[in-house]
Amino acid sequence: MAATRATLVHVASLAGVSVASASRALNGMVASPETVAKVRAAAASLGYVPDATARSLKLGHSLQLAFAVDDVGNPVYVEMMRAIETVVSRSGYRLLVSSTGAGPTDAVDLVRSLSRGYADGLVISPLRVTSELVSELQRAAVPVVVVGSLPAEVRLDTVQTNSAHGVGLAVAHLIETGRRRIGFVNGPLDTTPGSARQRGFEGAYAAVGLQADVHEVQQVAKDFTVAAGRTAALELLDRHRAGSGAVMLDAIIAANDLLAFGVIHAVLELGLRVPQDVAVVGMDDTELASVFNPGLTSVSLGSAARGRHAAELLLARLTDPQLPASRIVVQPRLVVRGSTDIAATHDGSRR
Amino acid sequence: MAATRATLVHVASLAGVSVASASRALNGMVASPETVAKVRAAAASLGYVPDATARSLKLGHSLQLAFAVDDVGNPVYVEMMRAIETVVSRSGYRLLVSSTGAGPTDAVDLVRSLSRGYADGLVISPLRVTSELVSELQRAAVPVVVVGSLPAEVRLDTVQTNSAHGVGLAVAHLIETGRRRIGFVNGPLDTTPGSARQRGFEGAYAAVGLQADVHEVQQVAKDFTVAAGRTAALELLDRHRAGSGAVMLDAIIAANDLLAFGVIHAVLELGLRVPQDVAVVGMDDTELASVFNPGLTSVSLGSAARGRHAAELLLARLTDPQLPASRIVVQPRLVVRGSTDIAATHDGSRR
DNA sequence: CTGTTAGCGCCTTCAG
DNA sequence: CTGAAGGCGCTAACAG
Repeated sequence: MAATRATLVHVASLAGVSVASASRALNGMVASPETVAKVRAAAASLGYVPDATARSLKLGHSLQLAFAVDDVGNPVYVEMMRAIETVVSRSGYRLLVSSTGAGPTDAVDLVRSLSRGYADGLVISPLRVTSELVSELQRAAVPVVVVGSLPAEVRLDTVQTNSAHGVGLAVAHLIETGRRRIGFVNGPLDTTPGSARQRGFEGAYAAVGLQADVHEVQQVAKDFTVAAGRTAALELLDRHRAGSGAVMLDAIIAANDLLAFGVIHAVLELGLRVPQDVAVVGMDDTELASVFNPGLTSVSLGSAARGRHAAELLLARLTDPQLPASRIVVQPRLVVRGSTDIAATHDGSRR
Repeated sequence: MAATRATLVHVASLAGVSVASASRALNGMVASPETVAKVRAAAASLGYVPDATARSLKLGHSLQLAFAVDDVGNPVYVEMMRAIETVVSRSGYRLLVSSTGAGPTDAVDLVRSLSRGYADGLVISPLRVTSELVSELQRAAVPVVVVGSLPAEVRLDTVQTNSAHGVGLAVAHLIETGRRRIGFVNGPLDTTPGSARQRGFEGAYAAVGLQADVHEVQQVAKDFTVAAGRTAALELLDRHRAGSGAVMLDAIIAANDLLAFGVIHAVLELGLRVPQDVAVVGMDDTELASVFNPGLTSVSLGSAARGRHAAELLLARLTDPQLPASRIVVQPRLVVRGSTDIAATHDGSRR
């Protein structure tokens, strides 16, 4: 219908007032009741929608915040996003989510364009932290909070978790429950989580004094997805098949829950049982972990808590840009379910 | 560093040229090599980032498109989003995702603010279609494509699926495999998918001439989540317990995969087997369906295809606003896995 | 090739 | 309480 979108000028002229009065009437500033009525009527009949671009150019802010993530397909980011949304919406901000897909150039690109005008602030959780990305984040025209690790010298608000320690919790749990031949399916090593978890695994492996060559029991998946987890697990298990010289694994730790689901699938495909033949531990403790069959033992990295902290940090900096950069660390926590403990199947509710 | 963000005027004056030249140099328009060099250097030393707001106010477009969903937590929307992203990024657009369900942000509200300035176009997949939303969509200042059903008289580009027929496929499959006491766990009936699937279920139920009262075998979950599916299934199965007068169910159809995962969880909790005691069918055929244990038989509603079509429709309308409104229908397709067919467990059914 | 000028649509002093 | 005018930062005509 509206062949040409109506502007405030049109509304004002149709209402027979000046644009200033129209603006005031629409925004609830001082104006006589009859002016308000006329302007409202004119706006309605024209289907007037204020131009957000012009508005924020004038006002200097957009009341929008952005959350940039490499893979929205990962439930962990959904949980984080929900937490962020909850916090920022309380302060009147709208949250925009932007998936940068893969590739560090995309993230840089995104930060550059998003960081001036479209959003008043940014929470970013990058899989890969390149020096280019870091310098882009530092020069961003709006406040940025990073969820994840950054080089120590970078002075930016960050929220992180100790995922290396998280892997340690998983190893300790498996050792306690009698496993000794523990494999590890990781995500790409050039990602921040991938490298941290590798450090954690190798550290824990050495600490408990396991026999096998630590490199023999690791397998790197091509990304952090279910399909990649399945493929990696099949390769890893194949290397450890009876008769291949290496010992069969009795447990596998996956770098996140999606990989773990793929791992379980692979184990079952091979006709092995979980947890009796191979125990499996995931990381992130996403919602599906408790519903999967068997329930997935997982290391919670507090994704909701990290999201909440990140949002609060961003809001704080928005109100006071002079604040010193802060770093919040959320500690991991192990949640035991059926994939490592047969008695825990179905949360013990089986009768 | 940049206490006060640099603007083009600053860059120009530092480079000793006019703002026009600075703009041209930065945007790759005609300019002498030395001007380009001076401007580039000035911009770099000032950490200049162009203001996207001003830019799009001037240009009249933002090169951004938006995708609005009620629940990003649902994997079906993630698949849709990926498909949309793939298409629009090829045309140089960036995709912004906005979740309207998580917070108090209303879909109407979102459309209003997003539809003018922040994005050049919008793909929306609303769970509930109110008349207010429809009129808002019609008056939106930018092209809108709706994924889902709309009142017939509304002239808007839409992409939909025949989910009622999809439920029919599920019922037919269960009948074929010998089930006769089929239950249905639906989502809220005031949602578009909920009402369509209910129609589909009742129609199919009548068509195959099942005995029981169709209302007796239905249960409405409070939303489309795993937890709600579990709760609803427990209630439904409780009503059909041996000795309660009603017959025990031998199959349950869930209105989407998340509900189905909850249903399976509930069935197993009760000590029943899937599919031997109770077969379960989901809808959407999300990625996790093939990995779940047992594999989830699911009705594919072509979410990726719908996303792709929606994006293409939007791009087409962007280049030619005069196009007549089109309606694309994607047909459902049944994918059989272990949750209804014991022989299909862990076979090659994963794509 | 470069500088000057005129807005994009809106909000907000500043007079009346 | 209202109208006129200036300008947010940028780009696209126009002259030079």
